Amino acid sequence: MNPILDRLNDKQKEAVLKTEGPLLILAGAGSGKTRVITNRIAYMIQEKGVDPGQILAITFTNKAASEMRERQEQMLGQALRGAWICTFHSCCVRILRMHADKLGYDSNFTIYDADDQKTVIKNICKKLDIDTKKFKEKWFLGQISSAKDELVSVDKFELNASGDYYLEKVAKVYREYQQELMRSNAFDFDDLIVKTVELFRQYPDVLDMYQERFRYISVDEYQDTNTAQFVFVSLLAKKYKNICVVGDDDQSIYKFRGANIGNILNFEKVFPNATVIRLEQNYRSTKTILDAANAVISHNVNRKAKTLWTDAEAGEKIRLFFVDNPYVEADRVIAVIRKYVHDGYPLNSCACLYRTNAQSRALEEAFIRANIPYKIVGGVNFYQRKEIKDVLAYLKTIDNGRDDVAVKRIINVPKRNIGASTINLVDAFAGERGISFYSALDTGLVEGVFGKAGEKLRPFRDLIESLRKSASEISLKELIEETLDKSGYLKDLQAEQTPESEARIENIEELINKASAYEDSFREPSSGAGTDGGSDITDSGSVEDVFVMVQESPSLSGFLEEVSLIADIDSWDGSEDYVSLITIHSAKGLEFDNVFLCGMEDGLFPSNFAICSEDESDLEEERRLAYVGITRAKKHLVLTASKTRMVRGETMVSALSRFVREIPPLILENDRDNVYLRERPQESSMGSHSKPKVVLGEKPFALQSADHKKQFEVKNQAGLDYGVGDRVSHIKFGEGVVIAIDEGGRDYEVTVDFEDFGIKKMFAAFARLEKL
DNA sequence: CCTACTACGCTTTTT
DNA sequence: GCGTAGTAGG
Repeated sequence: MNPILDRLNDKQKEAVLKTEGPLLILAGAGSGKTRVITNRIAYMIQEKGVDPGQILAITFTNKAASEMRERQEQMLGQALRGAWICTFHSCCVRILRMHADKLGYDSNFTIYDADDQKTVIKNICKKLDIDTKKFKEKWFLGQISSAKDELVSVDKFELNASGDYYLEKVAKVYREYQQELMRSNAFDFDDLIVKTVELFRQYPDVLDMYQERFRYISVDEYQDTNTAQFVFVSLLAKKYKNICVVGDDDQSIYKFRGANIGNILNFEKVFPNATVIRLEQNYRSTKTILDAANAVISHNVNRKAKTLWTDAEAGEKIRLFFVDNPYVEADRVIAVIRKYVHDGYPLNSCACLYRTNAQSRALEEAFIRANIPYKIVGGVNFYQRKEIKDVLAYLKTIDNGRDDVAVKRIINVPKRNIGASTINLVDAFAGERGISFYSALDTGLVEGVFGKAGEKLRPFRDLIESLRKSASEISLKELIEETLDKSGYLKDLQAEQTPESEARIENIEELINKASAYEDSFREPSSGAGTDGGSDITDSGSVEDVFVMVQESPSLSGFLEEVSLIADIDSWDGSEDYVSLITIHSAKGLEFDNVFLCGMEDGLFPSNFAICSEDESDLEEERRLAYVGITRAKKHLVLTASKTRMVRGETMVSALSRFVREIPPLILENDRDNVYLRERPQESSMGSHSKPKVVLGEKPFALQSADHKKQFEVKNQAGLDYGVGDRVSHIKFGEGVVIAIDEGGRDYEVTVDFEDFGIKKMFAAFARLEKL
């Protein structure tokens, strides 16, 4: 028997064997779709003799891409040479880098994030004399982004807008915005797709080249694609029609950013002879969990009817805690996690999922207090921190002097006495000559048009020029260090001497580490950060020369690109032992033995926005989100909700989420019947829970750190050097007496009576108790 | 040109 | 309830 086809069910096998022609796989949650895609590609290479260089596999996140590559290589027992396994965005960047000149860009273009975009819009509003109190920058950006999702060009937008006062205004801003981006040699996220489609449409020979190259295409999470992405894929697949898309309409949760469920229906229109295969057997969850998921999702009217089924056992009932406030809620979560650990589950089998990032705060404080290692995935992105953005702005300026946003960000950081008036002077000159801000600065200095202000600008120009010179001679790591040194940025931070400044320095060091890692990734092929593995060079002969130029050596542009395409979820590592705190959106594609769905309240989940919306489908999207959350769980599902919650400084009172009420009561277990929790009075809502900040006595320390896990790096001890009755000392709670030690599945649970904090229960491995 | 204070807006989700 | 952005005063 062929190992690739082994252990697949009939439907899965059918999908793997169908390598030619258009194929739509409707794969329910946990039905083994990743396995099908992976095995299908392996089968093509091993059994059908397809050249890996002809394969393009598109995923949604870098993490999914590197996972797929890893599995693939494991299965084939060798490096996967020449295949592109990447996200939509990184795929398009690679294509654009090679043909940027055709669109009027340089190949070292930069990518603007949301902040950069906002800055550009703000400047445009100033220029067009638009009152940003009446028209928000974010509103313009939203309009422009939706237009791009639907491939509506500036011209088309303007045409549609005629007669409508508001839309005409947007059209004007849209036009200016695109001009500004081009002047800055920058693309925004949406542009990466849109401009690639533009390239394909304007240059049929370029498109043809890629059609020839990518004869076998597959797309994961197909339900999340927007129109632009759909067109991009359709164009590529038009010639050979070997395209496989995998999706689940019930897991479509990105409508708000343009995902078009219609793409699933359109697929059969654009590719008329498409084979459709349904995967409905679930291999992930217990029957109880699956029943709950099916019950909830069945309330959606607008969906392709399908029912997941399983051979698995019923398993335990779903637990529900509906408590008074978020602190108690968090403590219930902690108590149940303790039980699971006691039963032998590792911490990384547990995940707390929530609707909004704001909810992570109360949970985080509880985890700190309980001394349980955790990690918040997402939230404030590492690359959005001030100091990181500053350093990156320096690098962008060095790499691409046309990036006006970057130049203006750091021209006066650290202070060089260059203020608004000086910047306006340079801006005016740039406008006059029609050149970028930095080249205006440079030529203006040469021609001496800035007068006295020039004396402040010159040192900045000289700094950038000297760094540019270094850039070609030294490593990336050294370049960052030299930038920090010569600009005086590091010196300023070091002089500050505050906890914040120290955290910033740490973050910058982390960035330097990442730069080193990036450079190292080129030494061993295919161990890169997951986007590509950089091994296109190897497949000579069958491939055009132009593909050879991709990613063969580390470059400043390459590093900046990788950094700007990183998502929060990419840093998640399932193998490390900590509890994950994560939004349901980010958790899509992950699975855990034990899942806690927190904040199950009407108004929060489903959000008020969805409840109040005229459009029924907004509520259905929330319900799909609930479905995604529930189906992350393999063994245990715990639902928690709080009667009260602070929202925007005000306490809101909420009812239990309607999604919980959609679960059959028979498979729900309410916490009132829960004996385990009642046995532990110190874990109840009394005492310490009402005022957690007082108990902490300090700002939660982990809030400041980039890597929360760091705080808990303690190995499992073989034995304990203290026993019942001994005096011990704890890093936060001070001194106390051990009153009990229980043996759990993987660890000892130690109960200590602290002098200042009372009785606490903790795990020996994490508590770092020292015998006195 | 820099600092300190105030006001406002935010909380739905992200490549 | 917090963080950012804009303004006024030095």
